[in-house]
Amino acid sequence: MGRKPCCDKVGLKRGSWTIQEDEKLTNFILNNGIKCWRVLPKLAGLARCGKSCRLRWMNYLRPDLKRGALTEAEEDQIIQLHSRLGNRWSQIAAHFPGRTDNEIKNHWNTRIKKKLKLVEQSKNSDKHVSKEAIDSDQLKLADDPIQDSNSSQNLSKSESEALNTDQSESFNSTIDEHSKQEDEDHQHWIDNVDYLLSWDGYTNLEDIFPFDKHI
DNA sequence: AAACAACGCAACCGCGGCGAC
DNA sequence: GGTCGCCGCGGTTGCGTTGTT
Repeated sequence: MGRKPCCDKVGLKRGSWTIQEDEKLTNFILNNGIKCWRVLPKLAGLARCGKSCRLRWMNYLRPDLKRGALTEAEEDQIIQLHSRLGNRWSQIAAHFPGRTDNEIKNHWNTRIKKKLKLVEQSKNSDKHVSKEAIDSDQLKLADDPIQDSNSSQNLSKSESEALNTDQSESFNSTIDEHSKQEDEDHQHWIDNVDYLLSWDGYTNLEDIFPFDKHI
């Protein structure tokens, strides 16, 4: 049936993007918008596959991207959202204008995950320690900006389970009820965000972003 | 100063959903 | 209705940078 393959990858460049490629892609999208990623690189004069172009634009070149490290508040919010949404990075990223799913995913995998691991390790090594001790001092990490967010309520389901095996059932059920209500409220919010961030919004970029064409 | 390890980010890969044919 | 391709997503890898010995 009748569609052309996405890209045969023959003669296509891979690896890091050059400044010239970035300029070509940015200028093309700003002048023409995004209609079809498959044909875009050809029209823009790039020896890349559409997938690669899309990734570069979404994660690096988009003018509305927020640069710089994530703030503590953002980190806290990521942990909370992850506890509800799991590894749905695109949905989590939708709550952070200017942040990409890749950025958040990387942040989670490189930093937050590590902190949670440390929490779990400290828990395993101190199994004999009382629950009170775990809830207070044992969970605190040195220089940890998100220590307040490391409570079981803010961890993913599996992580919460791992951390809470020693804790009471009633405690968990209270959390479940609470987060159930939050889930409903949140889903409504997410639905609206998804609508606002639909691809139609990117086809007329110049109408949305007030920036110069020569980035 | 060199070698090695750890870290963090950018990019790639493979899969699933959805729509076109 | 079935097949195929595009798009988007999440997992993973590669590599440059930074820190440590």
